[in-house]
Amino acid sequence: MSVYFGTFENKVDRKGRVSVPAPFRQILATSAFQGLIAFRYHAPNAMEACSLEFMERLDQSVSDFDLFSEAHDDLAFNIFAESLQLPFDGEGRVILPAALLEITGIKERAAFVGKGPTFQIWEPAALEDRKTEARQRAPNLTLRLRRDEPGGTS
Amino acid sequence: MSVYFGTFENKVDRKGRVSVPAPFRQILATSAFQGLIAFRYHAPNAMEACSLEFMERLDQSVSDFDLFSEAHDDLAFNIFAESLQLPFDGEGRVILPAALLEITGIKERAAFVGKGPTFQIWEPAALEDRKTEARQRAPNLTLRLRRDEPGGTS
DNA sequence: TTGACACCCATAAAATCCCATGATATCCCA
DNA sequence: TGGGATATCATGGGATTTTATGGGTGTCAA
Repeated sequence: MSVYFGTFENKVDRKGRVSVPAPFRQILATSAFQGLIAFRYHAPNAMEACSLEFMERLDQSVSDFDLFSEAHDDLAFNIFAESLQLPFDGEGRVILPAALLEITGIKERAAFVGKGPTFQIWEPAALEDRKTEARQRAPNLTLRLRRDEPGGTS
Repeated sequence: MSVYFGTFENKVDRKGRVSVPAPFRQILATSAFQGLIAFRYHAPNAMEACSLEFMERLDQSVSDFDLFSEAHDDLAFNIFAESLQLPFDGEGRVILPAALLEITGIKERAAFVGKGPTFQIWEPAALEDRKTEARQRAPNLTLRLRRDEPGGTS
């Protein structure tokens, strides 16, 4: 069981801590590092999150690009240079560093959204906007799914 | 046997629990995760349900797209972000989260309807309307069915 | 000496476990 | 084949645990 599902919204307390949703914690519990890695990717105002092990897999994929190529350089900057290692406290919370707050715009509440092999951390209102956007493009996407899953769901 | 059949209507108790119909549970019992995954699909006021493994198959289809590509991102948002992981209790019940109640309009009773590889969860009256609609379109559908099942069992 | 942070404990709400019940359905054996 | 014995199922509710959240305290380092 290693797929991140669903959306959870939790409060950021005055110390800057948030509970990572229990289902996500259970997946991360199998990792050697008790915590999560947050990094920036396509979304301009969200951070991607995963286990340390997934990060290592990403590293290997990145290495498939020629070292010192522009693509490699860009990927390395995007993924590794600004990544954050956030350890759990005893209750499964993490402290959201200033850099993460700034990127996401998170103030009072943080939304965690499962995306399969990873999940993301958003400011709740911004996430809603993104979801609406994704939903509007849904019709094309479901067509592709049907092709991939002939015994599909309809 | 892995095909979901028939319609079952069960009560939602005051804790928000419903029994998943025993025949459906027997199919889900082969899954590693004891419970079901509910997600939104075409029907605007129903939720699709399946096993974790079925969901992982979807995940693999998604993974065929480049990780972090726009298409992958949209798919992940539509499929995983809004999906719910509902574990069974010892008696084979699940609690229906607020999000599911809102989407389906379920209050007192929930209807489970088998649809082959998956099943759906409806508010009983809404399901009746949908069935009536389907019945009106039946003549065209039976033609197709005969072609697919020449020596059919009916 | 003042934050920042790890570690500890407290609490209310919610989820989960556990046991009980009546109603069907299924089995089994005379 | 009939009918009592036995399982299964949907449902209910109390007890226990988990979860999200809040806050205190000691430590270490600038």
